Amino acid sequence: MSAAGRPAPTDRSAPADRSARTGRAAPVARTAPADPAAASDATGSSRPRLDDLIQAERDIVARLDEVGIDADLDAFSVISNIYRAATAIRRHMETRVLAPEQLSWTAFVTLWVLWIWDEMEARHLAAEAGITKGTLTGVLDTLERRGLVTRRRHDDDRRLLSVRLTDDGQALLARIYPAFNAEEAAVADLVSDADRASVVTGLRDIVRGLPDLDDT
Amino acid sequence: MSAAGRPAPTDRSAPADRSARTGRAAPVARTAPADPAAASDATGSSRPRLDDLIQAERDIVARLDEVGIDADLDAFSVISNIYRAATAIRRHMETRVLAPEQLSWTAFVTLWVLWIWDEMEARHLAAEAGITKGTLTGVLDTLERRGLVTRRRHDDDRRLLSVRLTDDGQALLARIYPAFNAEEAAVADLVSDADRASVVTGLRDIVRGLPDLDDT
DNA sequence: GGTCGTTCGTTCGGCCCCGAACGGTAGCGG
DNA sequence: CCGCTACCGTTCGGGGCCGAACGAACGACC
Repeated sequence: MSAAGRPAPTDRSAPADRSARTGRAAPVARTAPADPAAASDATGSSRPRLDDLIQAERDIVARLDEVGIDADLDAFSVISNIYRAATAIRRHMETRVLAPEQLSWTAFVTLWVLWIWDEMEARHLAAEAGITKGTLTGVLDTLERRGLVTRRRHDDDRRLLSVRLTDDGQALLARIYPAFNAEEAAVADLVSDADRASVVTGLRDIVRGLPDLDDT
Repeated sequence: MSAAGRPAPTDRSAPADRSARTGRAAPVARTAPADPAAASDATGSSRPRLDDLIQAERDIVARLDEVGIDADLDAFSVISNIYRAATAIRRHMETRVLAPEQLSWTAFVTLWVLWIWDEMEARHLAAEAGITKGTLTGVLDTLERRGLVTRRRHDDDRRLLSVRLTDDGQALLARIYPAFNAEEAAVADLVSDADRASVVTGLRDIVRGLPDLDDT
């Protein structure tokens, strides 16, 4: 990673003191988010240790406290960790399993849903894949161009569109899904046995409850 | 939602029988994913009940079993619920809190990080916001154009770029963050007290462990 | 003082993503 | 049979998103 000609130290950064800006003295010493030495990219600071993650969350509250805002740390932890985990997983899957096949996460999910349910009307497919119909149109364009799916208009109701995998698409899924699922297992194994059930039910509660929260 | 001139029933769909295709008889009765009557959009089938979510996951295994694939259901549940929850939360926040201000999730996160840490160099900002530097360039273009952040080149090292909020940006965050955090709390409340701690530690374990899993 | 290897942020091409607007289709009620 | 209304998938504009390639800046070493 770093070897010969020597980098260019660069990290004389570290968020310095902002007290002048906020007009308040900083009551607690906060650790800078920094990240000396090479972050591969976007992973949110390379190789975080557990302490770092927790410390970072504490820093947030300290900072918010400075500005006189009483934020709900637990809530923040829940939401931020869900989102971080999700993007980390997506990226992991994309680079490890999907990239060799030139597939994006969404393209894969779409193919996978079709693989499971064999044939589907567009709006259901969009819902199952978790994207809007507008997005699905573009995704299908890509997949169709690559010969992985086919579109077919219904004869009795010409508004409807049925989508299904081609043989190539079917073969592709049969080839990569085992690897995908194995990788899923590896990720899930990062969670302790004690926590796993709670993680699943907790997240399910959110998925189930959010629509109701949407229109309040 | 449905009223006068009457819709157009449409749902004579339901994934029918695929046994012809797979060449295997369907051993278990599976519930169709369907979703009769109006899905608002993309939410992954409108208003799912808990039983539906669990049943759907079981259906997956049943289907995989048909094709002779022994998938890890627990792993699937973990990964899929993380991702579903994350996108649901993102969408919820975007429509409820961010849309009125014309902000995307990423734009908000970027501003928020700057709000917490006051001034930051671009690569750190990208890492904290969980995006690549390439993406950050575009996001900063948008935010700068709207007068919410400023770019400033370092004098001593002209490769580096410091980003900070403008007064407008600061005011914006102070205005919307309380609402954002309140909404976070509402979402977090969907998780039972018994599960909440496990959810957080479980997800943290994933975030922490994934980078190591990346290069195996 | 000129390489050389590294790092910085930007640019590029391709894809995903959404909401809104749009034609086309379908059923109903008058 | 003709509006009306609702639904279908597509199109459009604007943004986010990534990896790869790029030029500029920099430090180290000969």
